[in-house]
Amino acid sequence: MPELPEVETIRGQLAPFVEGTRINEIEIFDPRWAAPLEPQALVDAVRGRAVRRLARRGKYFDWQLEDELHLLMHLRMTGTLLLDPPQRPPYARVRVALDGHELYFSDPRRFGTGELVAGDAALARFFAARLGVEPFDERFDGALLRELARGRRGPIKSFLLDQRNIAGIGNIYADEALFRAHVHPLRPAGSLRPKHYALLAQAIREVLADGIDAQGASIDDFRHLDGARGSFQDRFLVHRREGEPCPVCGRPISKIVVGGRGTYLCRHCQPVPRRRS
DNA sequence: AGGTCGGCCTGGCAGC
DNA sequence: TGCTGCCAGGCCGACC
Repeated sequence: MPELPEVETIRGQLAPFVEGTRINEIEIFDPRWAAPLEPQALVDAVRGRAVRRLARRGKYFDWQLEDELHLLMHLRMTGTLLLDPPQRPPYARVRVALDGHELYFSDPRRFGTGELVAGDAALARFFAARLGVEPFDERFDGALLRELARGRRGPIKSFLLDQRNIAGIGNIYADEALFRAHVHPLRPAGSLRPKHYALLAQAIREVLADGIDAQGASIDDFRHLDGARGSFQDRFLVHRREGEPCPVCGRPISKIVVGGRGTYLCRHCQPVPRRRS
C-alpha cells in the first residue's frame, strides 16, 4: 500500500520531470477517478497549465500549478504512476502528457482519485480537515503524540492510521513502528506511559525514514515510476511475517485484527493490553 | 464527539 | 480442473 515513504519516493523521482514544465494534455479514461467532478471539468482546468512544484502532504501528491491551482492525486490501495512506459499499462485510468514525457496513473482497484482545489487558502482548509501533523515536522514528538492521544480509548494502531492525527502512516508502517516501540497495537491510545509516547514518536520517524531509504515497500502493486520495486518489504520485522520468528526474541509472530485491519506483532515483545470487560 | 462499521473495487487465492 | 466466494485495505460517510 502506498504510504508516506512510497508517495515520497515517487514524488522525488517525478519532480525533476514535471517541475517547471507544463501539462500539455490530460486524458481521463475512468470518470470515477475525478468524481464527483466531471472529467471534462478537470481536463479543462488543468490543460496547458505550468507545473510550479510537485509536493507531498500525507499520502497526497500536490501538483502545484500556476494561479494557485492544486491537482491532488491519491494512490489509495493499488494506484501507481508510470513514466514513459513502453505501451499503455494495464488498468490505465489517466494519461498526462508533459513536455516530452507521458505519465500514466494505473490502478486495478480504482480507488485512486484526482481532485482539484483552487487557491492556497482552500488547500490549507482541505488538508486541515483531513490531515494531522507530518511525522517529519519538528513539532512532532512524544509530547505532541501524548497530547493528541489524551483521553482516546480506541486502539493505538487505529489512532496511528487515522490521518487526522498523524499524516502518512498506513498499515505497514503502523505495525513496524509499534513493534519497534514495544507497544501492543490494541493498547488504548491514551493509555501509554510518557516514555512510550516518546519511543513511539521516534519509532514512527525512524521506520518512515527507513522506508524512504529503501525506496518504499513493493508487497502488492506498488512500483517506482519506471516499474521497479522498492526494497523495504525485505526489511519488515513483523508485517506479513505471521509464524516467522520474532527478530528480537525468536517467538513466532502473531496476526490479529485491529479495526478491521490485519495486524502483525510479537506478543512477547509488545506487552499485552489490559483486558476489557 | 469518539468509535465502529459498511461500501467502494477487483485480483488472487482458499476451498470444495 | 474449474467454479464460487471471500479477503485485502485507505478513506469516507452513516450511525450510535
